[in-house]
Amino acid sequence: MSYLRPFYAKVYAVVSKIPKGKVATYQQVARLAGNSKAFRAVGTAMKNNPDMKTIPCHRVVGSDGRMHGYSAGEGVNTKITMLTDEGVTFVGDRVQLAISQWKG
DNA sequence: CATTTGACAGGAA
DNA sequence: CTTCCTGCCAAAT
Repeated sequence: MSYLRPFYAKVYAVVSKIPKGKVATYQQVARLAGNSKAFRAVGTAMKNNPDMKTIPCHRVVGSDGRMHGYSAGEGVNTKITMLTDEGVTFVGDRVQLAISQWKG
């Protein structure tokens, strides 16, 4: 583990705690990380993702259950596939947050 | 210290 | 429903 920035470290910690079959929004992760308004930095942290083995960034989606990008595989395509395989309820390109959102 | 960037969110047209 | 603009934050340069 390399040296992580204060906020990033918290973000990675939170994301790594997201259970399988559930998803969290960038806003929620930001809130659990200590700053509900830092969802921007959260996205940046995901892109930086130092250890995608321990950081399920695919379980982090947008506020409307939609996703914006993914640094691995075929991008969003892989992201949706992985979530679906984990049991997350999808409707089109959108995740049913009402059912699959993680409760911190 | 100033500027730029980005996997966002919310609102307006 | 789609598209554009604004506000916000942390990190990098």
